[in-house]
Amino acid sequence: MTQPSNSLHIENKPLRERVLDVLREAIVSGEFKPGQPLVEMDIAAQLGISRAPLREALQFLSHEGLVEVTPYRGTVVKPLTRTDIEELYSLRSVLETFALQRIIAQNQPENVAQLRQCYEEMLAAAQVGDLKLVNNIDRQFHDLLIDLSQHGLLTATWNTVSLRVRQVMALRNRKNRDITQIAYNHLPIIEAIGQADEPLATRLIQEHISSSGDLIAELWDDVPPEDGQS
Amino acid sequence: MTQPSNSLHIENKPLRERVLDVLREAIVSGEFKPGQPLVEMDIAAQLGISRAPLREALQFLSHEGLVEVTPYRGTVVKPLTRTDIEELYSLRSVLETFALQRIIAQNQPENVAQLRQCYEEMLAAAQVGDLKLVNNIDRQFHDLLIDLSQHGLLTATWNTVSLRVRQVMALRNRKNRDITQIAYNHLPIIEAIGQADEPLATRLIQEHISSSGDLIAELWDDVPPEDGQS
DNA sequence: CGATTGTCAATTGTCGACAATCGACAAATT
DNA sequence: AATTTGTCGATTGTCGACAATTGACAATCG
Repeated sequence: MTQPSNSLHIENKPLRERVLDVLREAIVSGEFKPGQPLVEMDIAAQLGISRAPLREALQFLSHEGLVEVTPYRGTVVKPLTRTDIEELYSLRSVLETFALQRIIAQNQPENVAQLRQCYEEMLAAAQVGDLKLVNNIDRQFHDLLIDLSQHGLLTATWNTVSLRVRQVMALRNRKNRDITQIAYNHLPIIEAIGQADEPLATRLIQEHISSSGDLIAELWDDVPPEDGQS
Repeated sequence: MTQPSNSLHIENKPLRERVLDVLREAIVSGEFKPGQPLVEMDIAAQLGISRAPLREALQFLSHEGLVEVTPYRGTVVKPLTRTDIEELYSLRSVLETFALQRIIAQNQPENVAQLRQCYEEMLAAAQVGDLKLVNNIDRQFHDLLIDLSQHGLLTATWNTVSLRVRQVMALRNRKNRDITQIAYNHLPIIEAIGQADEPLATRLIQEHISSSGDLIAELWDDVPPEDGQS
């Protein structure tokens, strides 16, 4: 996340990590649907690798909560229940609130500037109507919030939560109302941080997150996509 | 954690999980010191198994933050810096506060009763002077707090944090002051929950945790045990 | 002598093959 | 016919061997 961007560097990650990236992206993007079984032999053949690194990647994914491994039974993409989503967003709210409080405590104008710049980009994208870009920047915004908190363990925890949030957002049928409104919603939070008004910032971020979380959870069909067999 | 305790059940976990338990216990108990390298061949030979399940167990541990895997370089027990400890306890405080708020929101007397019972046992152990037992029950108390919050994702997050807390407690030279005082400290928290006094309970739990965290962090020698090579 | 380059041992990464386990279905027994 | 028992195919779990990569040290060159 804080790559020094040293130019001239070829990727030589172990196979398991590249496999991990591919599978994670497939799940988080919704390409692999919740409940879908992941048969090791098939995937290994499909990727043209052996099962060893694949298995290690699957272990990783199970720790990230994206898949469920049942010994001797197999691996499936973890089903997403409504309760899961509620838990996801409630914990997310807690983590972001914590990050926000730390940022305010640091009281560094540079931080606010970064957040504000992120906001500007989001607004610009919204005004052009680029929904996908808005969502990406929105994600960047919240990642940045965590990153600025300077808390490694929080960041690590956030990363696993964030993945599943992405998955949820990829799977729901986007009820995207006013796109620019999405961007506008972030401004008060930034301002509250800038004024070091912790109670206000806390209230705003919690409303911001839980409102979107509730919206998604309410509309969630449990067990929505019976996989294409039946 | 919520085992139905069906009698008559032989353990048939995959090898990797048994290995995982063994290694985790070794690290968390302080038997494996931070920074200590974990050479796959050696450990596999020592356990009389092949490297495949061992590697999968090591992957697990790296996700739990107990070891650090560097590709092609090897695995070491993750060093514990003072910053790590501060982060650990601050996040712990956040998580427990969240759990506590949820418990209060549930408003079920049964929960308070369970906590109180846990407290009674701790007090009894303290009065007998059984430090080890007090620590175990203390851990149970905080696990129970999380468990009662009825939040699966929180519980999962807690478990990884909790492991490292155990590790820290195993590694420090116990400055155990008044043992009974440790037990007494928990009572006000329980009472605050019983009276649904959220602000008070929140304040108490945060003081409870951060005080012990600060105490440990202050006394922490960074890079303490140069392994016996020099 | 300092810096660069080549070589090597140690360790991890990957593979293919074999063993163990599970659920489901068939067969047998009452 | 219902229940138990046996068998089977599919899939995961484990193993041992081989390939790839790293850092350290030695050899070479200026």
